[in-house]
Amino acid sequence: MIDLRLLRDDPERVRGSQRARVDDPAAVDRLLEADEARRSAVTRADNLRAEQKSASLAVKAASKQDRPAVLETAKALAAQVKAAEADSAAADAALRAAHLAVPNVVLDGVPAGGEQDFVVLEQVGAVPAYDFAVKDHLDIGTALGAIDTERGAKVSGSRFAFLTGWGALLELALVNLAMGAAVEAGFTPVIAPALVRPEAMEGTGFLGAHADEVYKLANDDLYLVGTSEVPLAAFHSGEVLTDLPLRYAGFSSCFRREAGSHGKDTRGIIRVHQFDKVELFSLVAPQDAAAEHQRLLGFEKAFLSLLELPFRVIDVAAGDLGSSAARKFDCEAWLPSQDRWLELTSTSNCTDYQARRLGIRSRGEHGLAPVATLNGTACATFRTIAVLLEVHQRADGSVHVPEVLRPYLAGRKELLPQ
RNA sequence: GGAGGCGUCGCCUAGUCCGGUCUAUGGCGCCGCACUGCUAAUGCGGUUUGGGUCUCAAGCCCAUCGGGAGUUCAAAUCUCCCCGCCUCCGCCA
Repeated sequence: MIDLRLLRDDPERVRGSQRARVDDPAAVDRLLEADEARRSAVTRADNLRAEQKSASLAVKAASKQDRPAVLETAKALAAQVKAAEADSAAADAALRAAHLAVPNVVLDGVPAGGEQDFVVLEQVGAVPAYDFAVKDHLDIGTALGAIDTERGAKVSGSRFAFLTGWGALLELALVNLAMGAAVEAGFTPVIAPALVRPEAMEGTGFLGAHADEVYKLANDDLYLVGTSEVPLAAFHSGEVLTDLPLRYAGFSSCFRREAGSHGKDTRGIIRVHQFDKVELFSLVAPQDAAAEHQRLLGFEKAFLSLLELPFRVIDVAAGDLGSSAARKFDCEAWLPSQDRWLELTSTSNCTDYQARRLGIRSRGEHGLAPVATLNGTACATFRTIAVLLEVHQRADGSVHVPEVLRPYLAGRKELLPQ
């Protein structure tokens, strides 16, 4: 949720953000109106309640003869208060709806426009050239006995896969490497629940536009998380934090329905319903958010470099940000089989938007105020495995193992087809 | 899954049976001031959070006793639902 004070003081800034997002600026004016309406409703109800309180005390003080008349007055006021409170509650609900409809205000420098309007900030490593016909990760992985999508489909359905043999070890290797690097960088390791209550899902904004993406366990009123950003963000919900910054590296399985992506990335393990991920999550003072964002991006770049993967960094356009993010950088690695860049990591600066919704505050100069939250991918396993296999493939079907992963893979320098 | 107990403004705690005097008691901690070579001790005052009003501040008003709903002129207190914690039993990696 955006800061209503900012909205009142500078609505044009919020409208500008909406235009940059190719979103409706009128949502801003609807929010202004709802804010106004709520305040007048609240004031009215408050005043009536004050009157009723004194009327109620008068009942107690009244003499026997006066009592019936005074009681009548008090009863009449009570009815009015009840009506005014209902109005106030309705205005409150309307405000909340209008409030949720306005996404975070984008930061200066974020490219305006939609998905195609990103700006490439840098490229690290050259696009690899192969003097043989490259295979895609599924062919390579199947030959290595590392990926089994056929049985994944048999057992669980499409977009599920078994990782077997080196594939399974590779997943654990990546998780361990990512966790180790995160700890070294000052993040506290966390194993997070993958099932969360509606409040956690709601509070992190995943039940809005992305509600279709989320698995729900109707019998238990729980949701399967699509990222450990959800439990990590909700971890401190409703708390007043004293020791900022707080940095976490959360591991969990991630579940995504992939509704609306039919026909997209159907082959292999680039887009699956279930994968594992190590996610970075920082809570910092608002003024430190931009620097922390660079820190998260720096981690991601360093990690991809450790894996010896060529990648580029893009500044995601406003319209492709998602409601909580004020700025987002994606690292896209080269996917040889498709001759294109593929998002491997993504880091978002949510400023105080998410924290306001979750009630995560700290004591600042002007009293309690929401902190800034940021998240970033340390390593999403399946997709990273896909890219690793493709980029590091050789003509003979073997796959080069980056040095940092070898300690986790029995020292192997390469993986050989079975 | 069964039975019972508990949840009060940072922490501990009084109040809940029997509704109004609760504008929530006291202690600890913390902040300010006074006294004092310094510290400590002592004394006095302050110390939940959110909202409204207000140019700002002060002030004033409203809400807030785990959450929600209800009864009532009036709810920390009575009723119902939910959440969490603890104890015992059962089951279990």
